[in-house]
Amino acid sequence: MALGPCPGKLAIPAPETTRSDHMTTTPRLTPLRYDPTELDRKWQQRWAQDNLNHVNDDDPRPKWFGLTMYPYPSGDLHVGHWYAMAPSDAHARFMRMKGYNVMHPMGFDAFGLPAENAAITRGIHPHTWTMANIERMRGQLRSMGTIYDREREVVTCLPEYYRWNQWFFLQFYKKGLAYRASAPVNWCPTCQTVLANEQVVDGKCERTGDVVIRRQMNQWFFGITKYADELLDFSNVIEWPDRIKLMQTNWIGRSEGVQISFDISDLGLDDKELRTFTTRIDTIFGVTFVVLAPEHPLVEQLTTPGQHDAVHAYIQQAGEASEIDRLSTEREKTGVFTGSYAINRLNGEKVQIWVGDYVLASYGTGAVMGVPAHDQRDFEFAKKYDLDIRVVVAPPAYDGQPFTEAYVDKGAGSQVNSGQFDGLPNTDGYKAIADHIEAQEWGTRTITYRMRDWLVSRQRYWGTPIPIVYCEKCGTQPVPEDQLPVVLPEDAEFKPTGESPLKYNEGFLHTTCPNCDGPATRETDTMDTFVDSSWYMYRYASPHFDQGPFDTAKTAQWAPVDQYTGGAEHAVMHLLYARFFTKAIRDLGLIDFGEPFLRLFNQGSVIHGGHKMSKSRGNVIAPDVYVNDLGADIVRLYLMFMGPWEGGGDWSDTGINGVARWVNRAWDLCLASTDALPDADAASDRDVTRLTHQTIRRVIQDIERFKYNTAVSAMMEMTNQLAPIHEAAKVSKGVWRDTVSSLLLLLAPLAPHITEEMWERTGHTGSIHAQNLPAWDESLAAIDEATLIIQVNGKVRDKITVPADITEDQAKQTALASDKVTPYTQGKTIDKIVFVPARYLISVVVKG
RNA sequence: GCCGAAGUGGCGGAAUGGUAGACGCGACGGUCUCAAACACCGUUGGGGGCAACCUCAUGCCGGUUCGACUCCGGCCUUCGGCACCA
Repeated sequence: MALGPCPGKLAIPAPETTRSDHMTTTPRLTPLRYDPTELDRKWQQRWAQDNLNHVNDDDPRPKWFGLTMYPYPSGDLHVGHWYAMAPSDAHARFMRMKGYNVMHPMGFDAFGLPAENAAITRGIHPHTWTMANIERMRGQLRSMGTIYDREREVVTCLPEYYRWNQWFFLQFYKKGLAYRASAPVNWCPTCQTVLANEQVVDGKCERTGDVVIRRQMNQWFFGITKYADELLDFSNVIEWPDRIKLMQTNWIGRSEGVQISFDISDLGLDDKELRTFTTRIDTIFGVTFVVLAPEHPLVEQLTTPGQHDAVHAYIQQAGEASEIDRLSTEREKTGVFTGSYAINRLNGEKVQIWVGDYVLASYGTGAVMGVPAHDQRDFEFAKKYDLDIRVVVAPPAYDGQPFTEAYVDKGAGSQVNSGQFDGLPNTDGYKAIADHIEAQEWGTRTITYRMRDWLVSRQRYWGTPIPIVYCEKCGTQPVPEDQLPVVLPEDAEFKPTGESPLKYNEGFLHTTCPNCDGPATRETDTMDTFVDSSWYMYRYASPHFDQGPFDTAKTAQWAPVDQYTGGAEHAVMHLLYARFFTKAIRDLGLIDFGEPFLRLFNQGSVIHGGHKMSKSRGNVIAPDVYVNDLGADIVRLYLMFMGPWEGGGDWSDTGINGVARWVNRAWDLCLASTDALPDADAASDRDVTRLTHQTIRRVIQDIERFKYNTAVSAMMEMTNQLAPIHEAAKVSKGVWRDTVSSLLLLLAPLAPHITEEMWERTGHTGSIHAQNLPAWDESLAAIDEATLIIQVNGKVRDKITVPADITEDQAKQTALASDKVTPYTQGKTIDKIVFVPARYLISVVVKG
């Protein structure tokens, strides 16, 4: 899972034209009061020495498992990674200071396409390339000052990890949850190889420019649709964004309908009927044709000799269109007649069987009944090919005229031209027709999902080998568990076509059958990397366990994940696969819960120069130069201050200076001498205390909601107000010490290094990160004066300072007495007066 | 195309249906300096007014409400995903 932009494309040089105004040279950065490099180094070393970030399983405090999506080791940690990791690190630190035993680990999603591309273009072995990248990124992760416990790192391309992918595969296989079936792949005829979607540009091979065709291959699937209904149920998560739940719900796409068969027995084929799925069985009498997907298994047999050439040409053409294009409602609906007919059993009519690419083989039965009067796609299709359009659901007050578009409303119309069902209201018609069909055994009510089973086969090298052996005698044989892992061979020849070296690795390919000991060949496909990321969270509890995928006792102690954060681009696939895996693992008896992530938060992405950062655009910001000059804390703080984490933010070289200036001011203020301050009873003590408690409240509430930007603002406002008070010595020593301590504690999760330094310099012992957050006291945070806002007909007319405990009557009297208000009320009738106590707002409504 | 989001000053953004523009950047004016940098002080949405203040303004068009950036309906634009990038 790449966090942020890590394009896996073969290196494409950045077009010169896009390197424009936003490509600044070395930015001018604010000089700091301290040496950030030295300070970062000092504390990172100290924390390592003291093992401050070691996570202890036996810690008596309540556990908190905070997880950030692990990155793909693309080579360098860039600002996009920091944007994902720094705020989540701050949250984990925040939870630790709230009294939890926090596990906030990090690992690497180390299998994937870019490593193979590096092998092809640069001749580096994927393993070498990946491990070197991981080593470099480990150092960069340390430079952020994160609390990752390095003993808990997970690296998915190591056999100690991926053998458990294989183990899961075998368990799924035993349960029938892993199975082999035919599915299309992108095929480049020139390269003679399978292409990833990413390698297909405008329907052409990225490398050769040849038109990519879809080709059927036998591939492995996981039966995620068996869990479709449970995946629609979000009642066991605590806090997930509604939009993610909605996207997953729509992705799963449950629809209730009827599977209805058309009679093709007079054609003399093995299949006597043609099955279709419809959600509108009430329109069955309006069927004037049937359309099959070009990939439908019966197309070949149904095509008459006279139509053979036309159908074949059409299928070839359809093989070049992408699924997104085929589903477009704007695209012209095309098709070709097979020459055969099917019988609609409800009225005995013969209807033409067509092939059309707006029907997908992967949805429903791969065949649809064409009801042009009541489905817009069918309507367009019928218009184009001059097929009958028969109204069977009359809209209310229907005048009998031909439709100019399909009438698709459900429920309002009534059945016509529908035999014995004529005159029934549409909804009753649906029930009656469905009952009739079930009674006649022509079809059944059924549920179809848009979601398909998970295709896990990849025709690639750099992935987990699928633990299956093919024996001529015994057929498909799972590799016995005691022979795991099936190790990815290191000797591999990478051809410039991108073809998987596994197919030609004799030592890997040839093996013996685990059943009969005869000669056999291994499956050479590897697994989708989403398999790795579907259960990695459970591995962190026991990352080096070798008796199973994880130590079930440890996982029971830590899992499920309390807070998961990562990019919204994973809203559906990764998160759905991980939910499926969790339920499947639960059914294997390894865990006793069904949801992997109790709370979910998706951050936005960092924009620079108006675009998401990407290597190909040439607008990537390397954090290293900023870290060197300003230190990790200021980069962390700026990323959090830039904008709401959820919405992403716009990187600005000057903007980071604003945070640097504030850190300078805060540094001066917190370390300023207190000699000139009175010992007690200073004029502003109450104000300072109130400000402190208000700020504690704001910051804690903001961080709980991941609103780091306003949390930082609140602390900026606090120092802005404190500076003149300290300058004028209007605060006493004790109150000042408390306020500085509170500020440092609040800032510590966000800026761990400088707060640790200031904590030490202000005379505290022990790490600031081992402290608890300050608590606020509502009575100390309370105001004693408020501004009463007075509106007349919704427009603000006056603002008056009043005591905080003003009553409603007093507020109303004050409002009506205001000489800014009377001109608007004079000679008019006061309709009503609204008082909003929480807002100190009076709204006077006048008439006339 | 489908699914999901987002549009507020010159810029990043703030605002449980209740003072629109907090906080910060930039810009302008000033202090300090031989000069600059740093720092500090002040101004900074548009229009009108000497001023008090008035008025317009949260992508566009409508609606609900005493009151709408916020809720509802319809558009426009941008972004994320669409099953083999991760």
